[in-house]
Amino acid sequence: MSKELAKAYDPKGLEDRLYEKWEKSGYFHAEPEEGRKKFTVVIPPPNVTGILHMGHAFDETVQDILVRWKRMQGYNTLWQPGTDHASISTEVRITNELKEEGIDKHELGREKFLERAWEWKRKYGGTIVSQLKKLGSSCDWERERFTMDEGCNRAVTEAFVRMYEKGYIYKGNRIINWCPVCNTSLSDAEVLYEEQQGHLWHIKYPLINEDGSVSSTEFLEFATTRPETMLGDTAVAVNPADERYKGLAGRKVLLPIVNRQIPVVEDEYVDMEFGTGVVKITPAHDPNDFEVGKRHGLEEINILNDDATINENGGKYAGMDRYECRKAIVKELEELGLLVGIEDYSHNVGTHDRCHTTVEPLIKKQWFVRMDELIKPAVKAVQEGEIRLVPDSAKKRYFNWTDNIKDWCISRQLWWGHRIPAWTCEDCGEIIVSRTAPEVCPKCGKNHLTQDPDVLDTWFSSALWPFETLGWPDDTPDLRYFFPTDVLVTGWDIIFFWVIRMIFSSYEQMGTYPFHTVIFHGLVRDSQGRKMSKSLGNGIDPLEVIGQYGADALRLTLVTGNDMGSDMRFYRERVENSRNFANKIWNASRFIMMNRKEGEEERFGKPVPASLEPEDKWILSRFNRLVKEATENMERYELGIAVQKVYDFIWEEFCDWYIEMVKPRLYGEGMEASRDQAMYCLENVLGGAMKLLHPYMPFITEEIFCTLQSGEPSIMISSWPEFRNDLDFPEEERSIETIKEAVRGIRGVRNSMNVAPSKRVPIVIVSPDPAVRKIFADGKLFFESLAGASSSACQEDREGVSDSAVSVSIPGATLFMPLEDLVDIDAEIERLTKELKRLDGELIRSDKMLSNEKFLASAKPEKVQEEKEKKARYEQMHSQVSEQLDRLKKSRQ
RNA sequence: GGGUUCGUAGCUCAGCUGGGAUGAGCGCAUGCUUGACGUGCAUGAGGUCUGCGGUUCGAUCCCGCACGGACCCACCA
Repeated sequence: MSKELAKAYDPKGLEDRLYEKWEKSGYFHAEPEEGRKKFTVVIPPPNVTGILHMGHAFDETVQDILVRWKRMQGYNTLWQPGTDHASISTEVRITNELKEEGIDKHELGREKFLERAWEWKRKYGGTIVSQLKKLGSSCDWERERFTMDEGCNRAVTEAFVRMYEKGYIYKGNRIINWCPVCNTSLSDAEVLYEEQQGHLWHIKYPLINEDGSVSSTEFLEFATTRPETMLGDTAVAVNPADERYKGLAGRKVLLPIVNRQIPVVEDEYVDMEFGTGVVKITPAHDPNDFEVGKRHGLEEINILNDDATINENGGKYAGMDRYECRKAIVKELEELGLLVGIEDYSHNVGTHDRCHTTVEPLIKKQWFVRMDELIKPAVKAVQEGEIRLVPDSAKKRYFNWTDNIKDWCISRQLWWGHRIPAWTCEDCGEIIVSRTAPEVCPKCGKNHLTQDPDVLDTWFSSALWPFETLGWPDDTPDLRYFFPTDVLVTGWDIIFFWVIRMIFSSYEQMGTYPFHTVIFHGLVRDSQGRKMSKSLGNGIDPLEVIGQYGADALRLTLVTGNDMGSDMRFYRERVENSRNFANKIWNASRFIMMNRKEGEEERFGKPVPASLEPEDKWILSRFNRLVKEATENMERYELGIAVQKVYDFIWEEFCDWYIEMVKPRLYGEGMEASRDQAMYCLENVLGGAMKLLHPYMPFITEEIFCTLQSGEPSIMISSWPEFRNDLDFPEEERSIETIKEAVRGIRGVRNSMNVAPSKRVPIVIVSPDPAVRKIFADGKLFFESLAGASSSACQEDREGVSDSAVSVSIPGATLFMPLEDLVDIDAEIERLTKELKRLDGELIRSDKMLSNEKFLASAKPEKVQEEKEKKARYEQMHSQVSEQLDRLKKSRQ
């Protein structure tokens, strides 16, 4: 590797080269090592059909930061990667592809369809993986898994059979959500409620008289948003407490069109306040009505085919589409004089989260997981803190779900997925659940067995992910060593789909929880705070960003300044800023390398030189503090705060101050020892800072680190810096801060006085405090190199300083610049007057606090002491400024 | 309907458990061919911390109400 670094940082080429190096070196790979502490993370498996979007990029970045950090801390770190078969979305994609070729899925048949799907998976399944690599993800690719690979299939079957045997899985006739386009049932979590403009049709059914004739005067009026469901009505309900309808229970109404007589029932479910207080009951097509129907023993009449057309129970409407039928029914009711009115109405309609088709609730025989028992340990785990949710507010969402848990519908009428390991005996109807295909029916002994055609909900296999990927159901060394995993990183959106289901599945199958911490991060939004979505077209392609600015810049942008849990806005300017930072550290490194002499020994990691200048101690101490703070933040998973601190340190303290302070020592003649000390600090602080930054910006830090220290194989496997007591120099930290303040003060004066930058000005520093004078005497050089001083003198009083000299007061000292061309004394007076006013304000505030007895009594002693010191400093500055002001005023006269 | 969360500089956001907002980045203004970097350096302007009450010696921070956003859960015909 050349020590010649390019003038501007260019990630192109470099990132791919380094990634290849890491992969080849096997640094991503982990094997069980008894006695060594481990750190395990499983990736939320992205869909095989997927392409990387910003949400993934954020998710993977957070995980990679944790993983790289822990790896550097010496943990045997495994980041388990893989992809998810994504039952519905893959199946939809393949079906559409076939459609374009004019092939119908059902004509093609199950076998051929699956062949096609696997072919598709082979062809495109690798896309997302290669994109993850572009990001720099340090996954153990040798262990890559797929939710439908051999091992996962076995795991799914095993889990299903065990849960069936324990009675947690059952097959039942229940009302479910049906997507007529995808032709499958859906779990409640897959239903998305969308507000839609619709109508409320007010309809009346005539009552049946005592003698069985249809009343022409008595009607029950109600409203509905789905008139077509009347075909399946089997009752009309009123609230038992409703005075208006007293005595109607037991009577019947005529269901028009179908001419069926249906009873009036009383049920608490009916809200008397809403509309007329009458509800039509369609048990087969509404979850609430289903419950009412159960309570009153009502008939369930299914009126829909799977494609949402009306079935034979719809009589003359059979075969008609649901919405066409709606129109026709309304029209007929109108003709019958039973339509009372139509009202515009906006309401929430359940849609399929994948295809946004309006779902139809209908009754089907499906497989369910009984949740009442399974959920208990999952609740307990979070309640008792065995699983920690970050941020804390996630708990409420979690319990909100667990408290209202309903049984989980796990069967899907699809082909792509894990086929349910259940067989039905055609002869005796026995259902057999088995790990392997049974030969004969254990009940009747015949062999007419057919396997359930359905597959399992994708999340059934994802729920096993933390242990199935490590070898379960076998008892493998990997499983024993790496499980339970440590941290799970994911977005809010799949807390119910995935996180909770992993927790109870793991507890059920493994007897333990799958991880101890879950980090929920927010959504990546666009510059206006909108969700990035395909339909809005506001999505930013992470790969395009990587191509333009580099993966490091993208990663930094995603985590900086934004803490986990809240949403973030993503836009180009922010990435540019990150890119600029990459360029900054690149150039700082370039500067340091350029200043190394031919054949000079590399200094990183060498013992600290015995003698050091104050600024050396300052930067070492500041870095040391940074190590402590950044690590503490990371331990609290405050990744954004941690990296912000590293960023500020590198850019401001290291580049803008330390490097500038040290330049004269690098060029100066006859100061080899001093130069060497400076070079030591430059190389070590740079190298250390690269380590702290490495989890966030893996590529550039690797390149710099390996150039800085040619013997190091990789920063990836170097050790994470630790706080060192011998590098704590609080005194030097304070003195350099004082110097910085003085330099800033002088620069400010020069600027406001319009002193040409090329003009060198003599500076007199006046301080009554010998300790302060010593600081300035030691830092003499800085006034010349950083503040444009032609010379600087340090003295106890203002002896010999011109009355009209410009002054600036800082805590402990006043600096004078005898600018002979200070013509505008009035302006200077004005400036000082303003300053004096500010100090007055400070003193008033300070006095108020220090004379406040309750403050003195209740505040911490350090706070009080601090306040006293502040007051003293302000008093001193105040007297200095007012003194100078007097002189100026006098000199003007 | 129930719940969560946010409202700080022109913009996007920090502000760690109540004690001076020397807040950050971008943008803006002024100056800078200083031997790493103009993807840079220096200096500066800009905030009644959404409003109103309350608790407190003291509130951007705690409580209540209002206004304005974001989100989650449930779903009523």
